[in-house]
Amino acid sequence: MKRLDLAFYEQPTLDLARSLLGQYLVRRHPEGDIIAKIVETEAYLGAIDRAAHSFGGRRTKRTEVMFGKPGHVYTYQMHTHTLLNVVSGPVGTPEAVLIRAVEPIQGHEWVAANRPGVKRYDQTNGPGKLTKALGITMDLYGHSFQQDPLYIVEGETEMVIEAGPRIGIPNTGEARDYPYRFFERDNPYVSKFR
DNA sequence: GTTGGGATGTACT
DNA sequence: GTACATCCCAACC
Repeated sequence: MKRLDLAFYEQPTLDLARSLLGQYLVRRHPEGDIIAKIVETEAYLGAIDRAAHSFGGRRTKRTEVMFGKPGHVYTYQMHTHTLLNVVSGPVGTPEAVLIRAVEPIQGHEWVAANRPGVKRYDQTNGPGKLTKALGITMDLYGHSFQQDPLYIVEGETEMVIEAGPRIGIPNTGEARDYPYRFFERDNPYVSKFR
């Protein structure tokens, strides 16, 4: 399996959000890797996007990695959960793609171990759920998506993609309705609401 | 040093 | 449908 190269991550953010669908996220695990297909993403267009953490060029310890090179990990904490993003845009342009849902392809036993008592489709059909299922924590903040223990390889490209408004960002003016959410049609691992 | 808020998930009624 | 867990971190003393 071929790891995605830098040129892939250098695409415009909306293109990257679409292109990431179908690719395989690989999480190294001591007893066998977890491989999961990306089936839902959301684009956050940095300085011009009121819904983005980096809106207005806001540069803090939390958003710092978004200002760096594309293809790196932006993790942040949401209440009791960690959310996983792919940094995009050139250096100085704080954009990112949130990974909202994945479909486990390999390593189901380790996914199940990380999500005890949770039924199959509920294991990874949400941004906080998938990070728990794959054992992704704040430790990976700033990590490269081209290296162990978390990287992305070429997966599937033949899929039907739909777009719609992003989830969970009320009170952000017209940015609330931008169709920056992308997902694979009819995939049962896509988070359901709206 | 302290306060408050959030790109969520789960349990409960 | 509502409640709340419990964490990073920004903003302000």
